[in-house]
Amino acid sequence: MDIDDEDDDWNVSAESSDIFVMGSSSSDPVSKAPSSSRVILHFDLDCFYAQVEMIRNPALRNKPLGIQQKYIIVTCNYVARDQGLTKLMSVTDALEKCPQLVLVKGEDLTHYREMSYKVTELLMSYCPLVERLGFDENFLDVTEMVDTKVKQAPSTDLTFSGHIYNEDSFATNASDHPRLAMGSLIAAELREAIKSNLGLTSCAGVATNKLLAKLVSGTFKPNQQTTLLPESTADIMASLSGLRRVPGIGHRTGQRLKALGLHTVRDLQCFPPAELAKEFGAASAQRLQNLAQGIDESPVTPAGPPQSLSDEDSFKKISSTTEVLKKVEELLTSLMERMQKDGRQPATFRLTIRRFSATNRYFSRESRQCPIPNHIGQKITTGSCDALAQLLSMAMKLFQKMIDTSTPFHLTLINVCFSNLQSKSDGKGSITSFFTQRSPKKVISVSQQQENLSVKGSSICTGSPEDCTTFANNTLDMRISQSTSPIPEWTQVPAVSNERHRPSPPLEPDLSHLPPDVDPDVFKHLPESIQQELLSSFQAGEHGDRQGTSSQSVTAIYCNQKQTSQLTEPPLQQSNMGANSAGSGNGDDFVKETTDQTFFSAHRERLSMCAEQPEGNSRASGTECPSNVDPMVFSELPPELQQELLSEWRQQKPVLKIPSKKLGRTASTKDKKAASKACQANNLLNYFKSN
DNA sequence: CTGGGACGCT
DNA sequence: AGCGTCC
Repeated sequence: MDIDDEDDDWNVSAESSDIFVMGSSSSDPVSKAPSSSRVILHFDLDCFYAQVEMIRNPALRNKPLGIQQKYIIVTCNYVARDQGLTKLMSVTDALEKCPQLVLVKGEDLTHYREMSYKVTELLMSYCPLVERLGFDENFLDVTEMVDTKVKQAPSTDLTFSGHIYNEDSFATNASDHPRLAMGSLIAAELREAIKSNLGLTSCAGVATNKLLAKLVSGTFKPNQQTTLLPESTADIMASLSGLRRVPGIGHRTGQRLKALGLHTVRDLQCFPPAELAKEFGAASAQRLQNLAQGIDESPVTPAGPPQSLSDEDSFKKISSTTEVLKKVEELLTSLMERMQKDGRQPATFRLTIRRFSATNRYFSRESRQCPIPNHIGQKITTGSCDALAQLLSMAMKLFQKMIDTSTPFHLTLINVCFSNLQSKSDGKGSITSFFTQRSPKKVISVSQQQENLSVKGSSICTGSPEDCTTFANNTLDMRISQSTSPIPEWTQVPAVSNERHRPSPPLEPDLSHLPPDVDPDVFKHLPESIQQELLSSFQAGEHGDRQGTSSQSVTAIYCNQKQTSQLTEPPLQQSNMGANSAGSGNGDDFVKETTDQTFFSAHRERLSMCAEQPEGNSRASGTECPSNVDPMVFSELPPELQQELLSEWRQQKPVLKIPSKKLGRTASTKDKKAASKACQANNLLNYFKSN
């Protein structure tokens, strides 16, 4: 009953501030002047990953297509859905239902992320109040725009675009809901803009809050839109099959509600608030019952740049320090590149793991984080080459806080994350500093789109210069004018950081006791305990103690050229046509050398040069360092870890001489995958080759 | 044979 | 730091 206490963050932001509505002063704390309701749009891209892949390879358009991450089809196109495929279906089941299914790997999110931000950016060019939800959904608060347009247009001209929820059950007249009608026209315009500019179809929902807009957007799919009139609110809430279908009620909350005997939306609506509060607390209880009634006052929070960047991988089993080191380096390499493109400087680093647990399927993750010293953070931003080794050292310290490496462990996931991101322009990272003027070009220039979207010579090419003009001059005239359009820094092509200073080469420590292919410069930066572990396990390995093949994948990645090429397939020959787009603009000598190599070997060379070491081959180096570990990385490691690495390296070395069939198969597969993944970070075009 | 993120709350 | 939520 007494739903409105004073917890009204109600008329925050755009709605009441400087609009003409009611002319009520926002400083008036008492007047609850029920200003006209908001108009919220929700956009949902159709089978987003699949659409991106079909743009990248139009030949996939008419085939059943599934996007595969590990063993799961995360999404599929509508050709595949016609054959009974659904989201989050196992690959096995999917192929059973649809043997002709074409699978594209989707574990690398680069292309999806880029396209996702293009969509958000496009929407923001019309209306600044855009909130992202995942990669394929956006909320817009178009209240202000709607009120402006409605004032201008004679209401008799107004008509709805798209569907109206429960349209048949009553006579609808646009003049009864001019603002929602206008919202539907804006939604249609924006969907068309997304289609012609980016080649993506989408659904949209139009309603008075985020919850309802999201719920209604999915009622007609794909490529359609629906408006929910306020009088249908109860209907759409009642139509939900269960409480889990209410956005905001997730797995865990759903379970707790079920434990209270609540299954349907109506159950929750009718449940005594006091009882509910005993379970969830007053605030959450209130929120839940509001949701059940379709009430959601949460504001559309403008999308900023991401507050963190992370990279993770899941796997069956990782149980050795060496594998951890290798995996973390792999993840960090990719993450640092993204961080560099972003331009901001991370102040916090976090390592997250997931332990294998037979009992608990809903495994929890554990993490440890630490501040990133400023000088290291700067190295990340400038792409300096020894940042990796130092971050790796930090990562292994954090790792040891969670895992006792002297006893067996079994990890199934590793995640690395940069957060606390500081803008370069001002250290405080204020929001305003994030929006800068862009080039005199269109917000999204057609040429730029074609550049980004036409891969393998096939452009979606639905956007023509006329399209842009059309948008700018569209009848609704919604688009923010070019000259004043604020474009977030994070959507811009990163400026080439013209750092011409090569970091001073680290001093060479006495590392004669190290495994042959571990980079001393890396090793010496690692926590001492890790160094010890590596060294000790190295020694253990020398005594002939061999323990399986845990380090094979490490070898596969690092021993690119000489050693392992006899055992595994030759390293992938990647033609890095446009290699090194970032950071190579000034023709630095040592960067130029990387143009025709796989990323890892290139990267390795850079590291080696920084350390002023002879080039890559493990044997060439005077210091012992496992051939499966970058020497510079190795040198930064703590002695413990160095010892363990040495040990494992020693153990696996004899194994390599006797290639098991497993090695022959898996290693080459992993090799390809790793090389491909590494390369694609350097050159997006390479991604296609592996498919 | 359950992915890879990102966010908010506590 | 952990949990929950969304996609």
